[in-house]
Amino acid sequence: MSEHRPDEQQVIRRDKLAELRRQGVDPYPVGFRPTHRSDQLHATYPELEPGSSTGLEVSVAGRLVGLRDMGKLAFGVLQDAGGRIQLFVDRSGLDDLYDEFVALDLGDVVGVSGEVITTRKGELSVRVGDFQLQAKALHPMPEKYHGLVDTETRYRQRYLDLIANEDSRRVFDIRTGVVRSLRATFEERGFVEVETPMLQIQPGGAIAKPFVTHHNALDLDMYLRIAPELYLKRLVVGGMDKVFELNRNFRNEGLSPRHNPEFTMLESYEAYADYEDVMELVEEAISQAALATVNTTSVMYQGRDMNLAPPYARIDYVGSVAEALKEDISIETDAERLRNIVRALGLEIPDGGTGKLFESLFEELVEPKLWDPVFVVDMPTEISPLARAHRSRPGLAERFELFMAGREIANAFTELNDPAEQRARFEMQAAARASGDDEAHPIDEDYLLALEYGMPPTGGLGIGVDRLIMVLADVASIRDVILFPHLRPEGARHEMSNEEAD
RNA sequence: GGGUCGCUAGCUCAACUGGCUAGAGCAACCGGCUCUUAACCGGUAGGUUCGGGGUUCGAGUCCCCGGCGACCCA
Repeated sequence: MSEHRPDEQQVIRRDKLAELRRQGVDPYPVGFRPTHRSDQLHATYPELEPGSSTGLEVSVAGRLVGLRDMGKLAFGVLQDAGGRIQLFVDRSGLDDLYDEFVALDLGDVVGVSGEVITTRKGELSVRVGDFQLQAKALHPMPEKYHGLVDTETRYRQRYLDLIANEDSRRVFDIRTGVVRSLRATFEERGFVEVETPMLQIQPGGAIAKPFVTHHNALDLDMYLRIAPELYLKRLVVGGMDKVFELNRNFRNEGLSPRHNPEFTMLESYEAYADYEDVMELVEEAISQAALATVNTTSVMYQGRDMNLAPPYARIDYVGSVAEALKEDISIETDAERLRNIVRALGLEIPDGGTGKLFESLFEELVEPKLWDPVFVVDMPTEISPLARAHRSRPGLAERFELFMAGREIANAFTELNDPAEQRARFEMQAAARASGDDEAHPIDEDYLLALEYGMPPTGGLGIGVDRLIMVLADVASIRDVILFPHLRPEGARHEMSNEEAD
């Protein structure tokens, strides 16, 4: 866009760049070494008297985001990775350097050396003794007071969002902190982090549509993984008793404020644990992530208090539906009676049995009302093809989902490790698939073979990391916690019209 | 996929029910100012009003097609 339509401001800046080069100034030099970051200076001198001199000579580097020229005195604002620091420039003793400094454009990256002082008004500043342009900015920065508001530009040119909007930097700091905290929690508990295939011959481990790609040398269609689950459990078979993976999954579904086609999931598997143990693990992982990033377990999400301190409440999956309906129903209830209830609510009747029907009812009646973290436990086996049957409740699986703010944040179960039963479950899924359910889980013979070698009883877990970050950062859209969320390409129209022209 | 809303200067926003040369702040340019911090003061320049078509004496505004985004629904 800008290449073939430079606006006036770009022309002026390109001319300035040419002029600098003509004067022998390298607008993109190397070698400047900052000694301090702005936040270190603020931390070192939290309360200096106005008009102080520290005698400390420092070098700082960053983007010039403010410049107030008073003729013989100028103030700049430098923004670096630690925040902002004022630059104080006094013409006396500088002369040419002063003129060069005030000729800088907002957005230019500069390195500055000088003494740390406070101004008469008490603002901590670096008194510019020398400076060097580090990189010339050829485009004007977003508006300095309102920042960058346009959502589309914020996502497409995230760097501008990060430069202009402190809140965006805050959100991604939280993201970094959550990921670091999650790793720490699992590592402290003796889990080892592994990486399993993202390119898979057969996608599995979740109920979702995959992306298809193609391996040229093998002339083979492959799939981007929808979950790492089946590979991680192969590792448990192999004797890696505690494993986790924290990385991207890909699901070929629509874009929404809660869905991005690639998203980050943490999955863990622990041998000789069951879903009760996993609940405790989840409570620690989430509460620790909150403490590590927002320093509290009492958070505010979208204007409403939320308590992340363990232990989290538990409700029964089927029982919560019965309670919401005030009907005497259970997993044993006749499917036709449940269909009538679903129909009476005006909902679409799902294919399948009581499990699918409860799933519809739960999503409609219970899910939206959940706010504080709550474990919803013992889900129907029909909708849990990889989970072990409950040890004492027929028709149900030892599985839970954790909900926060009406959204599923985690999904976990005691893993099904009986290869014969797993085969039977896969075959039921295959039957559903044959009758039109294209999201049903395919049969994975290679995984069954692994189970036949014997997988210890195992507690497995998946945490939707982006959604957890949304809660802790208090943002409403998943796009605000993903640095580069997927958008339609801007040029789509042109490419299509070109193809049509051919 | 459907519905609603939006797209105006580099950025943030105006422009009534269709009516004068599409305005303002920031940014930019020229000038002034030795303690500013959304600095201030004077002046100047900057527009494919998302794209295309239509209605009209006249379209940023109304209609149709398309693009992109946000939200809601599926």
